[in-house]
Amino acid sequence: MPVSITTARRAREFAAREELIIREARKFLLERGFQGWNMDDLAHAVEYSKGTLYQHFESKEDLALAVCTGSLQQRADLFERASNFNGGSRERIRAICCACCEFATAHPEYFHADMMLKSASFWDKASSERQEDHRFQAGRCWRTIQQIIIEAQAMGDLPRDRFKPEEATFALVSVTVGSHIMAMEGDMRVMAGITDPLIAVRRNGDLMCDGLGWKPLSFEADYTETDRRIVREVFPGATWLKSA
Amino acid sequence: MPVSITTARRAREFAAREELIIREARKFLLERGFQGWNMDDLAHAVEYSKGTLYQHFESKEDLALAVCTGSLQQRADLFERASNFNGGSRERIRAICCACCEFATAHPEYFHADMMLKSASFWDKASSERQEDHRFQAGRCWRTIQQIIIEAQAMGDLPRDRFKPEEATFALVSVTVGSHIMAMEGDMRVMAGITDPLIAVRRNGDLMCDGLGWKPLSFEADYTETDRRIVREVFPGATWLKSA
DNA sequence: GCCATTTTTGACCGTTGGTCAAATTTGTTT
DNA sequence: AAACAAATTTGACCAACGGTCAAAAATGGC
Repeated sequence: MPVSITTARRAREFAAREELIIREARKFLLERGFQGWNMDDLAHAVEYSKGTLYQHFESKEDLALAVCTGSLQQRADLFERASNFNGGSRERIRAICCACCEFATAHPEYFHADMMLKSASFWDKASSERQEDHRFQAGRCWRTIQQIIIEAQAMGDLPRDRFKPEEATFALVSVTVGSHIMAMEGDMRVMAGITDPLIAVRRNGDLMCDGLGWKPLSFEADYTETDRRIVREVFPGATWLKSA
Repeated sequence: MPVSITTARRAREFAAREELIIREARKFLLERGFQGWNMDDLAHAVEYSKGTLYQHFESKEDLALAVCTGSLQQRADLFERASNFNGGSRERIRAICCACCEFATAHPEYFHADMMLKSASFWDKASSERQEDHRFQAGRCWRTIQQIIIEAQAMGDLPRDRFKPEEATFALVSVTVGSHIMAMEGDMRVMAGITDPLIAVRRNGDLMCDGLGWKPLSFEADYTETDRRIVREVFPGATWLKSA
């Protein structure tokens, strides 16, 4: 069969099926963890044969990476939306912290899976295309924060002489990721006496911003109203903003 | 054979062999990741049969958890040593950050493995005794930081009215863990333009302490000399303190 | 040297990630 | 509509590996 008008339709169907597989695999990964399901189960669930799965993904790890990258893309999307919040630089970075809450709600186990994939034996089994995709989405998250920081420094909300923008970005990324991981850990919540893990995530972001000297400092201002605005304008339907 | 004088010796030999297995498994885990080796390889490496391995560990995951808990115990040991550093509260918390550097040097891949183990399908395959061990060591790390914070608040180095001690502990734990993870990630280092990841780990700890309002603030003091003292008195032979 | 008990062993089993030749479907030509 | 060729799908099959357990070996008391 030579190139024909059906080619485009075929490509569309192929892409749709790939979506379906990823969607179903995400459910499995979430509910049962990487070891808790096998490719035969998944083939049955999506109603295709195992061989067909392997036309899309070169290994189980490759598929898991695709699932993770999908989540990471959503994270980047949330970050970019948050970044467009109409407010001061400190309010915009607060919106990023809210995006982290939104993400943690939708993908509580994301970092567990991500860390697993990045350990040597997993990462190497994924295709280089999907590795590249993952790097790209990680880059989007990074740049969104970096941009806000550069603008904050330009506006004078954030000191310029104490650190380079990359250092501040690195600090914020570290604390947001670390907080997500810690907040989702049952034992940690018990020790920390945390009732609402997502409040703690935003709190940690605040503290780091304070440490960077990002004006106005959190204990000099009240962000309750800002939070309500962020939810209303950027994340309507969010469930993580407790108390009216 | 009734209870005899050989019992104690047997127990000692058993424990020694368990150490050997864990030591060898740690090498494998570090070099090849969880999927990169099998129980037959390991049996060969320790010069015992596979059946003998399963007298010590009820599954491969159980063994991996034992390896991780061993690392975590070392982390707790480092924390406790750091906590005894002879200095002000802020210097002692700096010593904890140095302990994190020491730990990151000795166990660069620790959190990758730890996250993997905590995902459902892995954790459930480990014995409850080893799960308990892991929780215990995590608790030691937590309490060490918590204690310094309580003392800092008592001494007036750290505000009492802005947060509860657990909140501060949670913030510091989050940032140290997050920084370790981020600092060990190749792509992240490239984006952040980080030449020495461990300097960034300490820097992030500093920024969080500043955010908590922990006196004396990092940009009001120079901790270069403190670092040198910490290395000399607590971590002799440390390789992560660059520049004289 | 013999026996009872404990300990060690590795052949064996079931599961599962991954492959590929055969079967099926699709689309074009006559 | 029949025949044909290209593309796609399939699931039986294979090898690798985690885990088991009956048999073998080692131990220690008599």
